[in-house]
Amino acid sequence: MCSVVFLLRAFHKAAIKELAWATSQLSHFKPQLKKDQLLSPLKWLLASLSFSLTGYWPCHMSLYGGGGDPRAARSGPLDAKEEEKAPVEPTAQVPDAGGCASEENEVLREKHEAVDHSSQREENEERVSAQKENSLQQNNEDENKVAEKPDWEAEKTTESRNERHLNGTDTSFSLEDLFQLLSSQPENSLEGISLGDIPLPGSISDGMNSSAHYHVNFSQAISQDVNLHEAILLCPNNTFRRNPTRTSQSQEPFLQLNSHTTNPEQTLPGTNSTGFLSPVDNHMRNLTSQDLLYDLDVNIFDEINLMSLATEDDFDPIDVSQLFDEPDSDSGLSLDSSHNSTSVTKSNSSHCVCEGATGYCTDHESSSHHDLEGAVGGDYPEPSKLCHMDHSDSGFHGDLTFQHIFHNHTYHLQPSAPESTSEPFSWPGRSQKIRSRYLEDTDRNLSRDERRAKALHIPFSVDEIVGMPVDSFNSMLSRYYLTDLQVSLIRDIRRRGKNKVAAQNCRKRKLDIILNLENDVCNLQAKKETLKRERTQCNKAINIMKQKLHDLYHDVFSRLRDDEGRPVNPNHYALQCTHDGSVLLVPKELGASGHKKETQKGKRK
DNA sequence: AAAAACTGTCATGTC
DNA sequence: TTGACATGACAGTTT
Repeated sequence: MCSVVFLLRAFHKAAIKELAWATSQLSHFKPQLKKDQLLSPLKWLLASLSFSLTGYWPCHMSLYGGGGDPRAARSGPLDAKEEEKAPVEPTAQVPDAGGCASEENEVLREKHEAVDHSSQREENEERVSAQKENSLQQNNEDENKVAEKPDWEAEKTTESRNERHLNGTDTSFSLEDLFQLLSSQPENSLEGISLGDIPLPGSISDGMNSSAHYHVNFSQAISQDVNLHEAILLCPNNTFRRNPTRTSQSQEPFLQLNSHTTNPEQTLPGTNSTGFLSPVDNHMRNLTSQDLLYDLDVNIFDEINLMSLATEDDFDPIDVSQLFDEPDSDSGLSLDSSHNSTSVTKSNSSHCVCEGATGYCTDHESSSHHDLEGAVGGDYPEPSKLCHMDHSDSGFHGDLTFQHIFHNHTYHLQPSAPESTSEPFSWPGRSQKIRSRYLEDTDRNLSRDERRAKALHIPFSVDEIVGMPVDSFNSMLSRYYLTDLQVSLIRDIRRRGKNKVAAQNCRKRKLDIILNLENDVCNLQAKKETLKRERTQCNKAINIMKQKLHDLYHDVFSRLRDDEGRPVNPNHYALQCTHDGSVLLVPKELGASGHKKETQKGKRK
């Protein structure tokens, strides 16, 4: 995420500078070109900036609709031709968007580095340019700097420029004109931003005010256009996130973006995008592609597995028998872990064949994929169908994600490929290693029931089976054609899943009870200590009272006199309180025998 | 390597 | 009768 933010910031800065340079540069060389010819790509750049500014990508066709640039038209979400070809099923379009996700990840990382270089280079240029007094000198300076660039960058620059000249896409007018144009066309307005909203760097605003020309390689702007586009397509990380609240609307940006982002080569006709890169970069591209492919969220691959199961019809009883060979299973099913990898491998197999690790999904490919999706299907309803029935928030919403990733590795469909082929999905080159690593990981992460369900091609996820209400569960069982084995396994899965949750709750409760009891013990111990302290204090108070009473007793007796005026001996007499509050002097013998000998020596206290 | 903790599963009982 | 749930017991896994 940080890298994405960094990328966007860097590109934001670089793109604005390049935009300014491009307009100024083109105004020097091609003043006769129409503004519309530059409008679309520049709009795109600004829209790209808007993403970095506003935090979301305003992926609307209107961004591309107003320009006359054939490149922009090609960059549109879907060509009219392609739209006709492509099935209209909404979910079927989505894979194109996410399908190139891993490649876009790769490009994103690559772009990140490229932008780093670009931004650093631009900063250097800016520093040098500030010392120049006129734009001509600045222009010469930039030309010199281009010559000083690494070979691959210079090559990229010259190639792009040649490309522009050949295609007649060079346009020219001032940046102010551009902004006026953009703001004067509401139908092409950039969603969510206005020119005033764009925090243009000081260099740009200065450039606008002073009409100073900045010289930036516009070809880089175009190439970054492509790459950033891909990067931005990647930006909705929720592609790889299991978002229960995701709706078809949230997928819409992918639909709109996919076609013009899937193939960057199309953005520059006749140009191989990889040709811009040095062998080192190509190598890096390969590395990042594979690494990122492997780094894809395991959960997504789990969904892939489930979805592939739901769409597969090449049921292999051997796999099932191997998988369900475990002795502890109900329903007579068992699972031999030693066969997991093979089973999963076959379960993950698709009906598509990869053709080289190009990493880009063209529109043609996406349409092929649509055909594929229409071709597959067995006795079980499509997962997407399930998704729209009862379990919109269950695991099946991941079918979109599944199709993304699935399509990511699906390049060309070979309709003639036999569906019963054990390995219809071939992983190109080093991807074999990645696939095996992925399969190991996913297989390791799958629970036993998930593997069983996969082996029996049960078109429901374990979570669904366990979590749905009993009514939905029963209706689900009756609605789909399921064998006895499948029904039995589903019921076992549900029973085990329920019991698992119950056991977890039970243990949690037990733990809570233990914790509560421990807490009670602590509280009681504290209370005991408090009571001990209170008892000690009470004893002390009692002793004090006793002492006071004793002193008072002797004080009273010291003042008492008998009939003859002699002091009363406290050993022979005792003081006794009556109910009315009077105090009597009672001889101890009488007091002990219960007889009261009243004297008139009473004294009130 | 042993022990404790954790986890999944089964059997059984209750509601 | 059926399903959900709770819980003791056991076994396998992890720490």
